[in-house]
Amino acid sequence: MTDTRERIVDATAVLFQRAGYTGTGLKQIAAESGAPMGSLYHFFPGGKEELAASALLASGVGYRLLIEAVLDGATDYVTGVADVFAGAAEALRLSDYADACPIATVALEVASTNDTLRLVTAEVFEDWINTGVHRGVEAGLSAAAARDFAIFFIAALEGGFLLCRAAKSTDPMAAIGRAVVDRLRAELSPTSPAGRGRRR
Amino acid sequence: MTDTRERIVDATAVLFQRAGYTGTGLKQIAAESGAPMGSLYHFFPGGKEELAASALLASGVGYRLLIEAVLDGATDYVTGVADVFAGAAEALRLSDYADACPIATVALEVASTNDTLRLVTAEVFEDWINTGVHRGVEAGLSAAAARDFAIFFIAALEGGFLLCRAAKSTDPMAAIGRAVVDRLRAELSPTSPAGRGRRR
DNA sequence: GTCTATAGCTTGATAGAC
DNA sequence: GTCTATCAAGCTATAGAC
Repeated sequence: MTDTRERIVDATAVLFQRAGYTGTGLKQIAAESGAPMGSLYHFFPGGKEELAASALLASGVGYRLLIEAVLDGATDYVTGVADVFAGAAEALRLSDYADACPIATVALEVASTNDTLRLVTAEVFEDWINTGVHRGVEAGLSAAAARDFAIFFIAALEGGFLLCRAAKSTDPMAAIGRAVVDRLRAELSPTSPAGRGRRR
Repeated sequence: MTDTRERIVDATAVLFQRAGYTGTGLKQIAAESGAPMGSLYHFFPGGKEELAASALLASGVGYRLLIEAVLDGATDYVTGVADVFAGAAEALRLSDYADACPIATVALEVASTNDTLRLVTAEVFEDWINTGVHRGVEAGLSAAAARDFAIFFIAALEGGFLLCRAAKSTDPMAAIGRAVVDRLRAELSPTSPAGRGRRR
């Protein structure tokens, strides 16, 4: 039997991914996790907000580990990034377009309404970006280029999730993935780094 | 005095942008628009869902016109796209990171919970993409390349809104904008179109 | 068409037995 | 720590006077 607290957090993360923060009720979380209402407030005295913070952080780390596993399974960074987009598209397709970014919906919901949770989502994104910086530098990019690419990579993936879920199609993710992979390849190519010769 | 129905739709669009679909109450919409509850159901017998559909479509068209105005104000497509990212960053900063995409939050909320509204958001995105295709072809891209770029452009902008709102910083939008502009410039350059020599 | 009042339900949160 | 019962407040939706 798994830990009750963990079951609550996991159920919260799953429900947030599908229905968002305001769209998910505590009773729903209690039912999904098999825990009574009392246990929710026992483990999270701060109520829904505290529980949400824990769920966001947990799924943020979980998703990073998932992405890192994909990158680790590839021969190089360029191939790994391509695999991430292909894997994201496949996960969408297999889940009827439910399995996407675990925190994006909540991040947009709370951005202008709950500063505590906004900061939590910012922390998760910063963790992902830092991971990307490390990977990029390892692959041969400068620290600045690696950070810019990581931000661009994450943003493109998030935008892809949005368009794919709305359209219930993986086509957008394919087009977006190609653009991101092309840029990384160009940045890593010693002869013609992207961004050289910017005019503005 | 403006039209009551229009005031209701506008208020809905504004509130949805900040608090999302489930996070916005009909009473709040009534208060913000200055219309009584009865008027909401007079103009939108289908209730919240019908009102939401109208608000999403209206703000979708409104935002497209805003973007097109920026593009029309630029000397060429590359400059126009750069201006869109710069303008998005400025709008975020001036609104304390509230003025972003008018439909993204709702799109993610309803993607797995309300198929009627999901289709409406898909329709808005498709309208935006088609506009981008027209612009891209006009600038010299093939229809296929123009569509891929439009999808990529929109996704990157949406991802930028997400990261900027979470971090309350415009830095992500700057890095993302550079990547998108670089790709468009490469695609339009006759000597080395991006995507040439794909390996996967 | 406008507006008020309220029904019926669900929400987040709490009290208290065990 | 677990579980049930319940509160006050919020929601969507509706009824009915004007």
